[in-house]
Amino acid sequence: MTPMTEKTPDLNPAQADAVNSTDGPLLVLAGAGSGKTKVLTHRIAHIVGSGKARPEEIVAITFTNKAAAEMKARLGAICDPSARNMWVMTFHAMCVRMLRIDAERVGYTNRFTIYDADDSKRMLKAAMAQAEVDEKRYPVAGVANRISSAKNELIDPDEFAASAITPMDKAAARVFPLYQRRLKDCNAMDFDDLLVEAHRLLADHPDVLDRYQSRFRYVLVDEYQDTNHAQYRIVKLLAERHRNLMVVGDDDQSIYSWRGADIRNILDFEQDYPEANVIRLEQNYRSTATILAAANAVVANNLGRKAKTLWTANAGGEAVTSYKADDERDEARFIAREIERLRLSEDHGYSDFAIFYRTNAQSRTLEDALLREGIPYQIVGGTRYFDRAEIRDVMAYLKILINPLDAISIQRIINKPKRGIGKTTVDRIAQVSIDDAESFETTLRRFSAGDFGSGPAAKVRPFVELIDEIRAMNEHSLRDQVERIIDRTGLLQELANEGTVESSGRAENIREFFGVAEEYAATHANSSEAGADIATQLADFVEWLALRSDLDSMSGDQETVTLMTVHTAKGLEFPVVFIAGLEDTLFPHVNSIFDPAGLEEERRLAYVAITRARERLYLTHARNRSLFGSTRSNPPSRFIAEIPRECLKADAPVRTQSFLSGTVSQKPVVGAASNVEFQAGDRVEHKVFGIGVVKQVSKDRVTVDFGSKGVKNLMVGFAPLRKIAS
DNA sequence: TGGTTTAGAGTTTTT
DNA sequence: CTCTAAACCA
Repeated sequence: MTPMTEKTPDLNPAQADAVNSTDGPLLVLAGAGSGKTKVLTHRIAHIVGSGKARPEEIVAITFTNKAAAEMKARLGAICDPSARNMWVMTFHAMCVRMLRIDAERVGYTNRFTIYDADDSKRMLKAAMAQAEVDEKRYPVAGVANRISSAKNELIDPDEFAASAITPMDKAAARVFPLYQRRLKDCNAMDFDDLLVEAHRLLADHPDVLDRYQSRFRYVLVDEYQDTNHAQYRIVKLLAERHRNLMVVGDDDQSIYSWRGADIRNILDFEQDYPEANVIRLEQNYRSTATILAAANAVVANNLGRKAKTLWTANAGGEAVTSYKADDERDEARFIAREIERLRLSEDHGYSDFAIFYRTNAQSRTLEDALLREGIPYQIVGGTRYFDRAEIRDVMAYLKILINPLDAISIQRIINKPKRGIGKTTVDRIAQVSIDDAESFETTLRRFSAGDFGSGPAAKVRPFVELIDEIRAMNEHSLRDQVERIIDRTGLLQELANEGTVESSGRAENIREFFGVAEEYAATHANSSEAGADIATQLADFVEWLALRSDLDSMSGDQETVTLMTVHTAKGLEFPVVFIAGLEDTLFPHVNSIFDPAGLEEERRLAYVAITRARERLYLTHARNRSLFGSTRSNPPSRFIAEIPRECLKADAPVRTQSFLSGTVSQKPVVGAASNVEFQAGDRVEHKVFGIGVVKQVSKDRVTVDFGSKGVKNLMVGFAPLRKIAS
């Protein structure tokens, strides 16, 4: 097409084809490990390099920040024209970007707040109370799900009410409009609203749509199998003019249907765009032939998938190892020992290993075993740093500065630190603000002025003064601004007065947050214009925080084993992978086991997990597993049986050893001695966490503060812990 | 108002 | 079992 297209030496024919097919709709079915990011980036470089479009005429949409960051990094490496004006970002970030520009068009101001799941839940509870929907009969989570699904399908409250049949749906239908009204009154959007409102902006405002349609000559979407209806419609609108839409995905890796992802978006792409070109990337560069054969064999049991056969030129490699453990402790111990064995015998670093599990509840046992073996690890996902109460408090303070209508955040911190403002007062203010149709802060100020008695006024006034003071602050750097605000709130002082291990840990987290602000300012200096006022920087920072996940903080450079759920693992790869808990009722999970579609999704999940492995794969299951107190015996996962026999080998249980340490672990012989061995104030050294100070000693555990490595609760006698001074 | 106790829930959660 | 959140009492 263009003379420069052949400057793509290390692309296979299918990849090159995808890179060069720039005109018209294109569906790339990219199997696991087939180099789709490479194709995406080279294609963009080709479009820019051949002069078909300027960087600002391209938008590349991903699902995760990590994927967006990787794409940006790799773009930077292959094409020089810096992708500064190119939009390479997640769906949500793109929507926010559009909404910040034209928020008024959909009835918000551009200072709108993004509510995360926790904020939304609080708001929903209030709306449910107002609608007199009983939380006992209709759990908040259930109502939240209905409303979320409706939004993902672009169903508005009226339409939802019209089609509500079940009592649950009818209850949700009563709450939905109230919830939405409250969000708007707060100038706030939940995650789903970002998509809904961005879609509304494009669909209802032809001039806005025209602006983007003419600008974006090329639209690229990664992980297309995960798009929900709202995302599908947004993409459709954006790409309608030029029809240069490339979507990349793998129907076999669709594992988010429960979040609204609609697999039909990828399956029906050819119907939507009859002129579409379809290219299959079927050569896998990641895994050994054995691992790939196992993955193929498992997913082949699914019906209704796009026909494709992943193959590899890689060597056969080791057989997949399966291990039948006695129980989950034995399983964890096996994994820990195997990691140590391979690390020493095959020259692997800790970061070469990953352990996947179906449910977060499984991580604890695995952690214990790793800790005992002295193996450094990091858990990705689960409770995230930014989800911690103290960090959310800090963020709530920042949010109310940006958006004074944000009632959820102001209620969160109205009594943090304690000011003697209890539930009764808060409820009264909230009620008046609803009744008088004014913002919470406005009502709060009337309370402060004494309109509702002098008692509440005295309690509330210092808080109002605090808000005014911190709103007026204007430091030179973002970090200083945040630090000064938080210092004035007295949060840290309160924690210091508490003087417990927990409180000092929380204070440490808050101080770490100042570092986050500093780091943000340093790495985003250009995004919010050098010299942008501090308020703008703060708003950008808060937005960035709202759209980040735990995955983003996963440090690839650390020498640690990685633990995560299979869902979180999508898109990643590791030389050695352990999949734990491969038992029927756990993986596949009970809740999906009797539903054919659910079971197929579990199978895709297994496929995703297996295809993360490059060299070695271990599948483990336990004969007996204690979960939530009771022990159950689960049969091995049906997915193991779906793997061809020749790909598998069983590892014999290390019975004597496991029995021995099992005994020891149940009777903490050293526990009694531990009180003598360690006491609060001792300086200790841990094989993994380094130097720390003992904070608390109980019968068999010690709580040690490792500073930046965190506060850990360790088993005395098992943890590689050594006293260095008292 | 605020600390304590008890009751309930526990699949997955890219943003 | 274990963590969180609502109910409860001082």
